[in-house]
Amino acid sequence: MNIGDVARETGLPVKTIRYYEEIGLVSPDRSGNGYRDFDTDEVNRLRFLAQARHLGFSLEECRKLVALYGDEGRASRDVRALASQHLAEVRNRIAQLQDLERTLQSVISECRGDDTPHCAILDRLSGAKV
Amino acid sequence: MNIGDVARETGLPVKTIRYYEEIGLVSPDRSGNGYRDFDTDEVNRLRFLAQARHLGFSLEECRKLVALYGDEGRASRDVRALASQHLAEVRNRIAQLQDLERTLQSVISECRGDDTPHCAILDRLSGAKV
DNA sequence: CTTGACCCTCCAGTTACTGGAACGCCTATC
DNA sequence: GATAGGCGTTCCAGTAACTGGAGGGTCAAG
Repeated sequence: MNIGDVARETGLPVKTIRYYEEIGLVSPDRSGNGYRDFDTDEVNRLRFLAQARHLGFSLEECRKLVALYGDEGRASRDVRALASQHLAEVRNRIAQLQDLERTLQSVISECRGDDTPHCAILDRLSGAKV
Repeated sequence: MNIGDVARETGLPVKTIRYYEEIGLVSPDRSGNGYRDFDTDEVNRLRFLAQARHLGFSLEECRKLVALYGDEGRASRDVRALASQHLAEVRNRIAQLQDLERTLQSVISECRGDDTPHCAILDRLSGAKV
């Protein structure tokens, strides 16, 4: 299977697939003309990667997940641990962003937003006392 | 004022301050020995930048904010527009992450997490029907 | 035999820094 | 005056995960 077909199959851009090969996440064969030739296993691997990325796993986490995926002797505990850690990071990030949201909301609400130069947002950014 | 003192004053790392100079966000004088010499205005500018970054504005947004900060004839409307757009992006990002959180939570809850190899997380990633 | 859609490699750019090497300057102490 | 440390300087490389583009080869159809 050529790379363009694989891209259509997996939803991954051609460039991304080539990049994944470059960093060793997939290793397609080559046909006589030098074109990459993906077999079913490689395509499944890429599908798996696309899903994992979609769930926000980093490429390094994806690398571990792919390894577990291919390891028949794995313990599901290890997969769960990885995913749980990722979930914890996502929750942290959400909490941070919610803090940010509140602060922004408050700062914006103080600004008149008209054509005069005085602006509470700039005041806050410059460290002026409220 | 030397760069180290400015770093202590603003909370920004020395490297970051040099980087901000490189991309034209500040332009300190130089003293005879080649050291950067920051006056009060430049230090305030950096304090402003630190605050804006803390609120999650990108450096390009910061550049605009600094310009508005220094423009006596600005309209607070413009500042507010920038901040509102940023807030909208933050809210979008939160919504995305919350989606992610739900999905991860659901997928993790299906995994036994013991020492057997069968794992619902891997099943989901490989696109197996549930 | 040419056209257009593929494919290839290599290089540069993105964001916002961070680390390190290799070097100069300044002050204090011996 | 030599030396040690703690400053400062520049320049280069690396991070994450691609993305865009140049310059070129391949293949099937008409």
